[in-house]
Amino acid sequence: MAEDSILEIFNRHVKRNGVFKNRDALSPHYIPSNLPYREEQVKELSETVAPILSGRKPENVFIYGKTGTGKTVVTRYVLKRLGEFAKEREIPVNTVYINCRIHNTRSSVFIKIGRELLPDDNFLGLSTAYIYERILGKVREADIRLMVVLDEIDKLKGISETVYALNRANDELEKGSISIIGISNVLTLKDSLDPRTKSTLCQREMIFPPYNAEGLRKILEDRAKEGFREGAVSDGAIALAAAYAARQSGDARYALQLLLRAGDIAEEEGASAVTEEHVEKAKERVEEDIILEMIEALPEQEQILLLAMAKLVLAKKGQKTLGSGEVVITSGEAYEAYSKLARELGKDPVSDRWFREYISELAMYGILNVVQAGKGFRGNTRIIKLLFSPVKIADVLQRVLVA
DNA sequence: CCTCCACAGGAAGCGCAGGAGT
DNA sequence: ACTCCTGCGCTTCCTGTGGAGG
Repeated sequence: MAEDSILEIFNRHVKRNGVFKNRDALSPHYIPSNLPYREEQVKELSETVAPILSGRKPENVFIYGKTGTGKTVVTRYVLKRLGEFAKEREIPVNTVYINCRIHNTRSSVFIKIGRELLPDDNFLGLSTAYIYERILGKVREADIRLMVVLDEIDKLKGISETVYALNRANDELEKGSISIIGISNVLTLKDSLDPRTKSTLCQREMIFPPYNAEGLRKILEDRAKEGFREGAVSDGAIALAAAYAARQSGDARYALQLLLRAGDIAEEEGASAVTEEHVEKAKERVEEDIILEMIEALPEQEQILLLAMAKLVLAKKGQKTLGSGEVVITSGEAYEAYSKLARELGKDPVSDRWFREYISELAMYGILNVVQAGKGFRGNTRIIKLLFSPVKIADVLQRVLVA
């Protein structure tokens, strides 16, 4: 790496004459000031939660729709507005947003609520029942109307117990209330709930349809206005990103990511505006992002396997000073590397038989490629290839597995 | 040509967690 | 609250395959 190229990178960031004005506006966590093509849903959810302002307990809501249909952003938007409204008029409304992928047990949900309501208390190591009582005590004492959002509720272990406990609180409270908003993209979740939980959680239901290309375009236009500098993104680029995302089952998150990455690429190239070409290039990077995200969510053993593979590929590449590229890894070598790494990490490696099952699974996901070795190798030996940059895979997994 | 090797993948069984039934 | 059952992740054991090496 030449000194000059480093300077060039740093300089680009100093100049800050890039295409972005506010890059965060393209992030999936950003809550925009208006939500095109979701006016109906905003209205319906507002109607549902509004009774809280006159002291009545809102119905519980169950929201579902595919990824990138605006479930989370609509919910956060409405609750944000609700909170602001209530604060101005000094109505004791509290909202707690919980992502169940992170807080995936009943106790961790309660701890999260407890922390929100009683920020000075330390809830670690206390029993769930105690935390529950503390929450109830606070709600009663301050006459709080609490709204709990359980996002990705399908990831929550013990949905029934959690929902039941939160809902039961209302019977024990003479003042204050607790309502639940459940969000999921698993369409079959409702059927797998027991009838009691189902009727509690689904007092009201909302379905979010996917966006069409037109809707996606409007979303991107709005966000581009906030996120990019004036004229730094062409109409063609937006239309193309919208079209790709529409094909991706109307996923707005995908559309935004595409535009964000296109912007990154434009800045890297020192371009003054984002073009269709940038979007084209961004597609690959976004797909890579998605794969890396998926790898992060994989079971630990499969992550160890992939990390071992990535390290092996890198080691072999370094060793092979002579060109000819082609790094070949047989399943035997892979298993050896994997079991060694697993032991280093203090984990028991699985048997070679099960290792082969992992390999086929990862091949099915499209992360690995497996082919018959043929000449030069014995019997049915297969050679395994990583389909993605070993550097990036190693990078991500090193971080995940150490923690 | 025969044996060995290095692996693929089927079959059976085991321990465990979670749900159904009582 | 208890047993019973079932599915899942995994190990153990096994047979099959096809080139390597004598």
